[in-house]
This record gives sequence, C-alpha cells and structure tokens, in this order.
Amino acid sequence: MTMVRNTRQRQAVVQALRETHTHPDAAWIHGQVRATLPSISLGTVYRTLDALVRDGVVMTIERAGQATRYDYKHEGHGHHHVVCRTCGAIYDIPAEAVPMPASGLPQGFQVQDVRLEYHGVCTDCTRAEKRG
Amino acid sequence: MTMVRNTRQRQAVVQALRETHTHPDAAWIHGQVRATLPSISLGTVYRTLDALVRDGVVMTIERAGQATRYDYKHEGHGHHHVVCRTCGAIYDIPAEAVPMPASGLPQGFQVQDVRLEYHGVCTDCTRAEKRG
DNA sequence: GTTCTTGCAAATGTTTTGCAGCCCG
DNA sequence: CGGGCTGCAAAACATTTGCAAGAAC
Repeated sequence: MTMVRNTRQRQAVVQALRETHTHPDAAWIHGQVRATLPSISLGTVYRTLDALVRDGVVMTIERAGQATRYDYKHEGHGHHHVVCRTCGAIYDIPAEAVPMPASGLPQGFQVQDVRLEYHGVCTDCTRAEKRG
Repeated sequence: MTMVRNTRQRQAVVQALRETHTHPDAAWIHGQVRATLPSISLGTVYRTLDALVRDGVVMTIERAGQATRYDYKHEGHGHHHVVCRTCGAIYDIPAEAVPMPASGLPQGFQVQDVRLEYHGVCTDCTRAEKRG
C-alpha cells in the first residue's frame, strides 16, 4: 500500500505556495524554498507540485512553451483566472458563479478540476502594441 | 503596415483543422499537410497555428509538457473541453451556457478567448488505475 | 528494516528562432 | 519589386526520469 510521506520538502513547498498570491512557477518556488532548505532540487519541487495537484490542493495555469504557474486553493476563495497572452500576467476573478460540470460529460468521467480562464491582452500590453 | 498573406501553407493548415474533430497537435497537422505540401516544415506549421490563434479562428488546449492541441472554431458549435489527465483524451461538451466575462476583469483587459475546461480522469484510465 | 523520497544530471520533447532565399500581392 | 513567409537546423526551455543514497514510518 502506497503512503504519502510528510517530508520537509513537501512542507516547505506548501508553505511557499500559501504565502504568496503571485501564481508562481516552479523555478520561483524553488528559489523561495531554498531559503530554508538550501539543497532541495528543482526536480523535487516539480515532483512535489505534481503530488499537490493530484491531491487537489493546488491548481495550475498551463501555457505552451511557458512555465506552469501554480495556485494554492485557499478555502472559500474560489476564483477564476485572467491570463495575458503577451506578458503572462495572471489576475484573479472571484468565482461568482462557479460553472458546475454540465450534463454531457463522458460516461464515468471523474472531474477533479474545473478551470475557467479568460485569455487576452492586458492594458499595458495593448498600449505597447499600439505604439508598435 | 503588416498584412497577412494567404499562402498555400496557411490554406492547407486551415483545411486540415477543418476536416478533423480530433483536437490534433502540431505534429499530426504537419503530417496531414505534408500530403499536399510535402516540403512544409514543422516550424511553419507552428507559425501558422500561432497566427490562426491570434486571429481567433482556432483555439488551443494547453498542457505542460504535452503538445498543444488545436481546435478549429466551427461557427454555431461553441463547446467546452473535457481533458483526461492520464491519457490526454479530449472530449467536447456543448456550450449550453457560455460563461460571459464576469465583472471584475482588470481595467481595459481585452478578452480574446474564454476557456472552460473540466480536467480529470476518463473511464478507461480510472479502470486501469484500479487494476494497479 | 522497508519503502518512499531526494539530488543529481542526463534525457526528452515541444516550441522558438536566426537566416538566406522565396513568393504573395 | 518589397516585405512578409518559408525551410532548415540549431537553440532554448520546461519538464521528466534513472539511479544510488538518504529519510520516513
């Protein structure tokens, strides 16, 4: 029987995620965690984040060619994400009405995560585009 | 002034996307398009897909470490996506109620694309997991 | 003690990019 | 003709993985 161990590394990663609201990526988290655990490897950070995602504790914002951004699911603060295609900035929108899994899901599909994302261009980047 | 050219490569990529409902990735599209344009490069396919996404003609399903999947936006067939974390299968759900950009968007943010995705595990993969 | 986890480093795979030549408009 | 497009090949990166040593329980 498998069992999940409560290692120092895991604690540190969770703590780093809880303490920020910046939707950090794995490298940033690695940097933070190094402050208390100088020898932790980036690979371990990735493996830990993966476990946290599978456990449903953390969610991700994923973009091709860009580092995945991680977001700790604070209780009672459901929200959606606004993503700037140009600079990668991520904003939160409070989840007024969380869209429940519609009927029409494939037979027996186990939903673990509902993501609502608004992709576009933020004000700053729009301005920059106009300037050419 | 920039201008978008209607090249043979672009036509072929659009056609390949229109003809399938399988949410293909760039490599698959490249293979298809080679049938009529044997010398087209994968780089061009990527550049073309990028342009189509920016034009709002095509949308993407992006997963870290996985090839991006592309989806032609057929008119009058708005839908959302169900994504299996394990095998990567993608299913469509008809967009009964498309979630409109909620109030609370950042000042001046230009929304280009609204994505609603249900991530989880499909029936087959759930079965496989149980077997161990 | 046994089993899961870590660190390290190498490998994998996707996407991007520089550049010279080509082609659309 | 001129400026965007293309093909090619070489990066650039994010993420994954194999393995021996270390840490949980």
